[in-house]
Amino acid sequence: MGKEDEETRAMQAALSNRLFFRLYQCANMLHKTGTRALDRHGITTQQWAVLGALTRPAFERGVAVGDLATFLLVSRQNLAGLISRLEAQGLVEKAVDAADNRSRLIRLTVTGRKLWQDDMQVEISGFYAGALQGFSTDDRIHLIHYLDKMLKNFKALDPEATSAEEKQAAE
Amino acid sequence: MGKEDEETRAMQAALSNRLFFRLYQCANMLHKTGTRALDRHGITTQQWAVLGALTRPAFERGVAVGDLATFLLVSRQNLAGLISRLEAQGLVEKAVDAADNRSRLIRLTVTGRKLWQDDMQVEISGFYAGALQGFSTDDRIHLIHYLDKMLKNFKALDPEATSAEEKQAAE
DNA sequence: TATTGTTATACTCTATAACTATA
DNA sequence: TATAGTTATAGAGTATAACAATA
Repeated sequence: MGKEDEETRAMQAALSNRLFFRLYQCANMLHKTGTRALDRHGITTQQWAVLGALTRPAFERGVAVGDLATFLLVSRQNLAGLISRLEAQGLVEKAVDAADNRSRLIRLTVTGRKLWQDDMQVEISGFYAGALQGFSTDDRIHLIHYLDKMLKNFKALDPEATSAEEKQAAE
Repeated sequence: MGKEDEETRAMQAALSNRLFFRLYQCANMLHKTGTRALDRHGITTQQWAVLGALTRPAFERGVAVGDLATFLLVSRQNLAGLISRLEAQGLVEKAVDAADNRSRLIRLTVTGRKLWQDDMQVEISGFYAGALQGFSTDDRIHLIHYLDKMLKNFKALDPEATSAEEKQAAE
């Protein structure tokens, strides 16, 4: 192989290194500043994600623990812990699925919905505005596109992360 | 205010929500698949970041704990824990700074450098290649640019995260 | 037997505060 | 007094394995 190939490879490696280090730093800061922004509501960033997922139209009438775990990219076991903490705060509730007695459907309580829609939105939109300062609508769309693309790659590296429907679609 | 303004604002909010949810998911997957990739070396993703930082030319001859914490966007206290775990594994070492007896300079041991350069690179470059499949060089540069920009915004939200030099430069 | 969800355990990481030792 | 670093503590999150109930 030529000298130029080696140089290109080394440059690509340095670039990847830098990219993932930036991603690591963003993850740290998302956790850090997000935690601070949500602190007065006693909510963590993981709990923010759970609450946000439960406001999705598709999940509004209740979503099974396993499906929610797949959607959030968290394991079922760890989601059980997250849910019980939110349940203790009266923000979510569980109900047995009539169609399958093994399954539990999770959904927001009235308190949980109010917290998300009314109380938390001040901090959340303030946080979004601060973190995305200087980003045009096109910038946001492009960034989402990149993250989406990386996410698909990540899922390919972790077979368990793919839902049954996605697996079927991929065949 | 007009109806269109409201619609635009609602769209922007939905877009931001989606963006940060994707970022949250990527952070989860970076931790999950990264942990798995580094597992056979007994290294976590946080420890990966520490080791990687210590290979930087500027830090090669030793970096103070506080400066390393600022660079990694981790608190001094938590970095102390990370360092002691790496020290216990014989991967990093501490030395008193001759110029200031309060300061401790951290650097890689020979074992640590070997682990990073020789042993871990197989898993790391494999992980990079997998997670960035389909990303052109331009894509990578653009994504880094976006993450950099967001990082600066995050730092503005968290004054403690800015180093003394950066503060001075901003004046 | 396979699947849904839970519990148990051990460890890492984080946030906060209080502390030691230098400057 | 201020700074560099450490220690202490409590809590959240994670990985892994084992378990109960149901299909």
